Amino acid sequence: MDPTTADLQAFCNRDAVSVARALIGWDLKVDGAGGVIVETEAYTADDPASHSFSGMRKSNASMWLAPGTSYVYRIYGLHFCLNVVCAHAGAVLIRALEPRHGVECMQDRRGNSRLDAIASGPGKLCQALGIDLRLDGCSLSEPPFALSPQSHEGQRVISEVVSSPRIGISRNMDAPWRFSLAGSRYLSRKASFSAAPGV
DNA sequence: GAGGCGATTGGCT
DNA sequence: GCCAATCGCCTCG
Repeated sequence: MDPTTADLQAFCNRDAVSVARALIGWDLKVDGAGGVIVETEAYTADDPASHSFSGMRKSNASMWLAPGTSYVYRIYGLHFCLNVVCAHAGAVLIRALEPRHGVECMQDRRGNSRLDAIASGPGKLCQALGIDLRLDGCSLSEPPFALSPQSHEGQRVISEVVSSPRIGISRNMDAPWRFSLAGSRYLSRKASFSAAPGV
């Protein structure tokens, strides 16, 4: 069962670090294509690496919308990244998915890339799911988005969520706010260490 | 108004 | 491992 908008808003209305850890194992779809979230990163408003750190701009205004809203931005002029808005202008970057739904469609968009490379990185993930700036500032609990905890499916052992430093940033580089599903083949990179404070 | 750079990716050495 | 692609926005003058 998919959470209502109110449910999702309540779930996301916490600090981004908690939400980033909790989203591992959730199912994300855009127009029916998607899969299980296996890698996230947290960005809080008092974090120098966060886009919200230096205040609201036209391009990051979605970070101040309701928790559970999408924040999509363009990076390096050519790729897009998808975030989930959390409390207090925090956000969770969705970095990698394990493909489950609409795999052929995602492969088409990605140029028939290998299964474990369809969405193994924030830019690849957006390309595979057809996400661009038109989907900035939308509710993640309403079409075309669908975001829900993976119900049953039997075996999804919440085996191990591990944390490590975030990737690609130049400020606050030590904060271990990248979360990933231990041992997944679908990550953008292997976790560099397995310590997961608070997990 | 010019210059620099980024929460990335893919191709080449 | 190194580097180009590509562009909106920030910083400085």
